Amino acid sequence: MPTNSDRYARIYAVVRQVPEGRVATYGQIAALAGIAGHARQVGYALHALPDGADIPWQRVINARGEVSPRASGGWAAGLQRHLLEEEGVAFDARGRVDLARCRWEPEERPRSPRR
DNA sequence: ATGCTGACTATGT
DNA sequence: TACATAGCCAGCA
Repeated sequence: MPTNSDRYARIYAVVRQVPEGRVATYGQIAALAGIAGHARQVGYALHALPDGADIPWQRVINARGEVSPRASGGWAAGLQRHLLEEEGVAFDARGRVDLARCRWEPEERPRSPRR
């Protein structure tokens, strides 16, 4: 049984798999981490991330395809968008990403022979 | 222990 | 498309 600490580890492990130039939603990360339906905990886990963590946290956005506004201090949101743009993720005039195009599509094949 | 908060999502209007 | 509600659950006072 996964403990609460393991959940964070799982979340981070999944986020680490998101390739450059791609984004994933909180719900997506949650599902892949084995805690489907607990998207909020994903956001919480990322919030607790220390500076310099080897995690591409900027690639995790909400289901609307937009960078989630922080409750306190918005500097991180601006940085997130900046980092994504440098990776090649395009934002439209409303500051949203085209999920249909930039969404990361993980290949779930835990043991299936590659192709 | 209880209650509130929050980097969310799905559904209804 | 945008706003309002409800459901969700870990962390913290």
